[in-house]
Amino acid sequence: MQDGNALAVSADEKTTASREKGLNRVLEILDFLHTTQRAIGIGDLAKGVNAPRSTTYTLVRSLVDAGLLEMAGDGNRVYFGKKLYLYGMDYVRGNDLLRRGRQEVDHLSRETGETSELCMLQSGRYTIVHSSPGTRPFRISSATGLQIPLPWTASGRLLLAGLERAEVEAMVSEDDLVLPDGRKLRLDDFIDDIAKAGVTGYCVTSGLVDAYTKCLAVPVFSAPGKVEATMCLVVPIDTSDERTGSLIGLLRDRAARLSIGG
Amino acid sequence: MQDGNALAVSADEKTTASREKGLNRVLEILDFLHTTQRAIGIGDLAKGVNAPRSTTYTLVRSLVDAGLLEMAGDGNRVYFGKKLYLYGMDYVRGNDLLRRGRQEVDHLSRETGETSELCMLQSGRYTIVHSSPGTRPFRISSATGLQIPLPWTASGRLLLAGLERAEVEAMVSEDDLVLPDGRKLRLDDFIDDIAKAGVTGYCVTSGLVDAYTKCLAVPVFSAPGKVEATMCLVVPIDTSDERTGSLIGLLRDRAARLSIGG
DNA sequence: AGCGATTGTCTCTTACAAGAGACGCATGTA
DNA sequence: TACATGCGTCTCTTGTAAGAGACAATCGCT
Repeated sequence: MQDGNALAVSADEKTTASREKGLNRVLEILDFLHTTQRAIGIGDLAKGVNAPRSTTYTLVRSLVDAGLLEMAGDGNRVYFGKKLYLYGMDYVRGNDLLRRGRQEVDHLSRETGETSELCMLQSGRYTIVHSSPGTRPFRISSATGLQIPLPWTASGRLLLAGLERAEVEAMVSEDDLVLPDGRKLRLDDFIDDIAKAGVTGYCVTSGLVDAYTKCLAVPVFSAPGKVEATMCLVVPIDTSDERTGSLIGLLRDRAARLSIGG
Repeated sequence: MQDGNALAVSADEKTTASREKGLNRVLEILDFLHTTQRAIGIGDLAKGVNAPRSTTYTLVRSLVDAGLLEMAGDGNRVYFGKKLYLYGMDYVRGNDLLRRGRQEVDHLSRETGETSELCMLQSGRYTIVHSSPGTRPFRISSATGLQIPLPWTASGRLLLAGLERAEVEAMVSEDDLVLPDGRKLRLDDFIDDIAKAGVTGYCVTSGLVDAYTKCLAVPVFSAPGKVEATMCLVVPIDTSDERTGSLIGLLRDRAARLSIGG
């Protein structure tokens, strides 16, 4: 195989051409359901993950039998099953940080009235692990489990603190640097932001994902220097500097409680 | 011992003798982690699910890469990963009954001070899907996701309402009829209980799982006649009939809210 | 040091699962 | 009625993943 020709490589990031391992198919199925966020017919599922129909039927049957998936009400659609819920709860139980982080986030949003979130890296992607909506009439919704490009967020800048430049580059694609409104961030600026955020111990971004909000984030440490998660507040972009400052203070206080040897 | 030829067969109800499909191995791994409820070394995991070491290593690697499992802190143990948590949250979001049931259970335990639980059938087994501890000093602990033989519980009697005798027999093994203290229930009695519970619309069991508690359960319907879940309260066995009655009234009221066309 | 147990990686073989595709049965719609 | 489309099941072939086992590295124990 010659690596000289970039064409062949770029054409197929998704070459499920030949025989694919069953387990991989399953992982694709789960990811696909996670993105659709709703029950889906098996035929469509097969199309969605680009797998043969017969294979998909067999795999889905296994998964349904195992309880990882369930047939949805009408009868021929599938979605996540109870067992995944149970495993998820096991994860929470075994994970102090997540358990306490969830509580802290809920508490924080009640206390401040702002939307509050707990964020983590999930296989190299920024993920909202838990969020609690604020009490504002126009609320900024952002679903749990949503995956957003790292450069779009304040948390992203904190989560990458301490990484080598090469590692950051590996995690951030060209597309990730393009904001929803079309503006393009420079990679160097992003890396500078990461360094700055690492020093100051918090990060604020304004009007990145949308024009109406800013995002205040602080790191949560699992070991000295190791950023395991971030807590953040999503507030209206016209929030006064004074209030912004006091909110950041509050955040840092709460994050410190969660951190281990921060 | 019996005659020689039965030896080979009777020895292993778990004949993972020959080649096993990778997906099945994975499902066993997940189930195993669910029962251990803690991170475990890969070697031990291989022993635990009775799989070859080399296979286990490859599978675990896939699962860790996919985020379904995570390496635990020390480095060579694995447990459930973030992705399973996210999938679990997806399940909750897509499942009105569970979402509202959880709230109701939390509310109920705060209101009554008793331990409250939401239970469902999970691939033919009784499962505590969510539980909220009461405020009593000696609290009856029962972990979420715990699987208990159906005949041991009040909920079990309600969940099987409307099933044919044969179906019930298929779901209940001989062992399931033996209580923790060694007493043995008669299958016929259990089936009678199920019928009775179906008619009265609630079920109370006393001193079945242990000698100190009784369990009050009511059905939650997903369609007329179809029991999807149960809500139950675990109370001290000496709770007065009067209080028991009023608690059941409360339960029925709340379960009715959850039910659809019950 | 010596010894046994465990851990992570690697190679090679062959049993078997992934996949192509046909089939019958429901739909819908001209 | 004929035709198209989608569903669920089944059969057969072959590419390949599960597994046996060897290997070096590391740990714990005397």
